[in-house]
Amino acid sequence: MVISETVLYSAGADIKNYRPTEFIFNEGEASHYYYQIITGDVKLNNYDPEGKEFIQNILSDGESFGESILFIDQAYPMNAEAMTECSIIRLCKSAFFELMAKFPRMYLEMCQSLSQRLYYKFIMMQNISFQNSAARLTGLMEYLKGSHEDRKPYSFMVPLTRQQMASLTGLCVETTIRTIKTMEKQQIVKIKDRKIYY
DNA sequence: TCATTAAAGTTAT
DNA sequence: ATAACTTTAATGA
Repeated sequence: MVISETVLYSAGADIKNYRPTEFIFNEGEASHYYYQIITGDVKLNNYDPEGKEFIQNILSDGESFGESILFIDQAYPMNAEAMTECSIIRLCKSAFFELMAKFPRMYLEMCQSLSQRLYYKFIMMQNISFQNSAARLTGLMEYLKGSHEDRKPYSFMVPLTRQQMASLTGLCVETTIRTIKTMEKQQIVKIKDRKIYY
C-alpha cells in the first residue's frame, strides 16, 4: 500500500525518525497509527521467552505496516523494529479511516495490500510446516524471487543475511548455513562473495 | 534431521 | 575496536 506523501500530510500525518534497533511499536500495545516507510528497513518480529527472534516480515521503502490491526480492536501481536536508519510517516487511526471513506479507490488498494500480506503469510506458514530445512529455505527464496523479473536460475541475489533467513524460517543459523552449502553442491544456489544467488 | 554449544574467522561500523 | 555475521565441529534429542 503506497499512499502519496502529500495526501498523508494533508490528512494530518507526521514524520518520525528511528535509529537501528529502535522499536516503532511493541507487541501487546494498542494500534493507533497507519505507518508508511519513506526510507529504511523495518522488521515485524517476535521474541520467544529465550530471546530467540522470529521475523514475521521485512519491509522497505514505500511499504506500509501496522494497518492490518487497525481494523480491529486488538493489541499488536508483534513488534515493529527499525533495522536501519528510518524515516517513517504515520497517520492516526481516525484520519486514516476518513481517508479510506473519502477515496474508495484507496480503500480498494488497501484491500489488495492486505490480501498480498495474507498471501505471504499463507505461503510462509506452509513453508515452515514443511519439516525440512532445504524446503523451507527454497520456499522463502522462491517467494522473494517472485517479486523479481528474471526467472532464470542464479539471477536473484537473496537480499538477506543467513541470520535473517534463519529467523524468517524458524531454523537456527548453523542449520541454515549448512543447508545452503549442500544446496550449493546440488547446484540449487550459487554463492559468490558470501551472497546467495537463486 | 536439526538444535545447541563452543570456538574461531570475517566483515561492517 | 567492537559488534554482528559466518563458519566448522562436537554432541545430543
